[in-house]
Amino acid sequence: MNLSQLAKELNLSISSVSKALRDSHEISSATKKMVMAKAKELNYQVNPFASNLRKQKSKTIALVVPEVANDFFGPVISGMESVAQQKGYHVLIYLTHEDMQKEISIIKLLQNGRVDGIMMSLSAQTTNTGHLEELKEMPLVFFDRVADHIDVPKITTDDFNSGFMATDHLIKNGCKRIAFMCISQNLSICKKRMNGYLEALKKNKIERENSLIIPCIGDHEENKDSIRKLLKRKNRPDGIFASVEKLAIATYEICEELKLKIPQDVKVICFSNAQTVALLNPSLTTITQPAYEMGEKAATILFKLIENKRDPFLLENTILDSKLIARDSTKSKRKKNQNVL
Amino acid sequence: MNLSQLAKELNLSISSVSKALRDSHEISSATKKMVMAKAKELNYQVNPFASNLRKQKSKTIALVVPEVANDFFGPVISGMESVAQQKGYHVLIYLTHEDMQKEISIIKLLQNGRVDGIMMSLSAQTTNTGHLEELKEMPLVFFDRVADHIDVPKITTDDFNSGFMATDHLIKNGCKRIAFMCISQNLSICKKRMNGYLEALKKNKIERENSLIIPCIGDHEENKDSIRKLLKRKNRPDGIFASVEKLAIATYEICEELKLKIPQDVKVICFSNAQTVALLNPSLTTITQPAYEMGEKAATILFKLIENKRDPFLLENTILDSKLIARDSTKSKRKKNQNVL
DNA sequence: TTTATCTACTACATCGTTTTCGTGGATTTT
DNA sequence: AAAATCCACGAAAACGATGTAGTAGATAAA
Repeated sequence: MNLSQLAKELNLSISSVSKALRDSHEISSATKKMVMAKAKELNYQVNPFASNLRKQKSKTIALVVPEVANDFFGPVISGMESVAQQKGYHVLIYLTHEDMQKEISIIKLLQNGRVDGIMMSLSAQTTNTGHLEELKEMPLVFFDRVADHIDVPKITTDDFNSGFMATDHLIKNGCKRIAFMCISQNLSICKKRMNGYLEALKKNKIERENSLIIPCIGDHEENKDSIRKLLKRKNRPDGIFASVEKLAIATYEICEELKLKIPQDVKVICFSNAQTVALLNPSLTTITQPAYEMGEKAATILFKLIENKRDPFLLENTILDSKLIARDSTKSKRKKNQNVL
Repeated sequence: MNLSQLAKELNLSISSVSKALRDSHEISSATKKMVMAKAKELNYQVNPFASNLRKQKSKTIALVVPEVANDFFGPVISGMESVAQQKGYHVLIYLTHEDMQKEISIIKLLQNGRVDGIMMSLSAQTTNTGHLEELKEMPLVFFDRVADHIDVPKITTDDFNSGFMATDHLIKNGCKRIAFMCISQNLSICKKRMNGYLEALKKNKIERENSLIIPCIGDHEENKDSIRKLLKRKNRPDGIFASVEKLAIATYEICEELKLKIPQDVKVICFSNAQTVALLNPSLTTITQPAYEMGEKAATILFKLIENKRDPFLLENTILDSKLIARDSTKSKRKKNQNVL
């Protein structure tokens, strides 16, 4: 069922039917009613490709994320999809699986007009961003894992401050030697979190120790190996600041293996959005990011960008607050239970 | 940059260029090389809408899921996306948020040829399936939450058997009064899991008790209320079989609140794919579904269906095995640690 | 020599919408 | 009454790619 068949049924021209369906003022309201009724009756649906081709718009956006089996990206996607659904947009999803080559080929794919805009979070292995700089005309927003030097809207949490808070929290609970674990050397979030960590050390007059900064860029077993080595050292750390959930899980596993008690022997804090952290043994102190809101915000800004490309205030970065939720994995002997800061 | 501009640059006709790019035998290899080179040089990309319109194919599939902030659907999506990426397909994602009305409107949206096929998992609130029966011509596969009476390929795990195993496991560990909690009265997975539960009771000569079958179809707080009431009864259950992770979490929370010990006072088993279940306090016995494989399988079958609609063997249902992983939440006094069954 | 077959290309219709530019008739303005 | 404006609609040209149906020119078969 297309416009021309519908027009024939109605004894009208194609253009009149088209206009009637889009509620044009050129068509009398009587005719509009007839057309609408017939269209409903025959279940007419606009052909999206013809329409997209003609209008040079797709009402579709792309979401490019490293992975989705993850308690952070899940709610982010949910937030984005809600906004998109409400705005009548469609969402194409692409996973980079943390692989820069995949990221590059996905971005190439998106340069042919298939989408009106892109929301993305960088892969951990992305070391240069030439592929993104070529997207000059394409509305683009970054969320969470951003490329700082690319001049597009960015939605992040305050990673520096979160890193500072987390480290400071460990120190306040008695830690003297704190290890920092991160999944990438390239990601801005990692750098910022680390700078927050370093700043907290400095403020508390603790000397930086490079051997306590552990890159965990391998698979789960490799990361466990790094952590095992770390915790088997003679002067092992008494606090661990993991920047992603899976590293905290690995830490718990290694502590069990080495019969180290959390928090007595090692305290652990971690960025995480999992629902189960409060039920872990011991419950895990986390920095929790407003994931759903981040998704909503990113989508909202992208749509503004699509609809009104040159609005300069859009380029301001949006920084959302994370929460430190203290639980048992960082509890010191003297302190009682703590709550949300 | 489109075909006609490219043709002008090359002093060739549009059709020759088009054919050259698609490696047609009508074009000499010398010409093909020229065209390819020029296309690369000028960064020519096929306009997907023109192409889709002409070919009446979109190389795009839709994924319709209840939610994504979830340890099951995350890996499923990952599996699907991998297969799609490899096959050169695009994936549109739509969330129903467990809402039948949203599901209906999403399906309506997809009837205009935007996608070549649909993979879906029903919303928990979907009570009738008229909207899906209208999809007669559209390649469709169900995964996990299927509509049994619709004659399309279905990829599931063996829910009856899983329900049986879970219940039998509880009984073998000493439970006499086992509650069954499910998120929907409609979903086939719930019915099958419940039938497995009932069959295990029968086999072990335990009488069915309807007050132990608890529908948990509300939000988190409502579900917690139901569980609280359940566990406050004089003759409370000594075993709980939760069919989704969030119900197990709610159970843990209520047990803590009521000072009930797991597994001494109540044993808990649950369907879950979370990475953290082994670290919970106590570690949670789970039935774990092969989520990633399910996604891969569903996508693979959908592509076969798209490419070769009338292959009858495709209609056979695919049933994957789940694993029961025994942990501390179901441990009986006499038994030692148990392992994968 | 005539006819058939290839080869390597081109012209053009088509996919289904959207939108610009008309147009004939009615209504209003001068 | 002539001119201007409006109203409600239609014709046709895009949008860009694809594929059918040709067509010259060259080679092969009859």
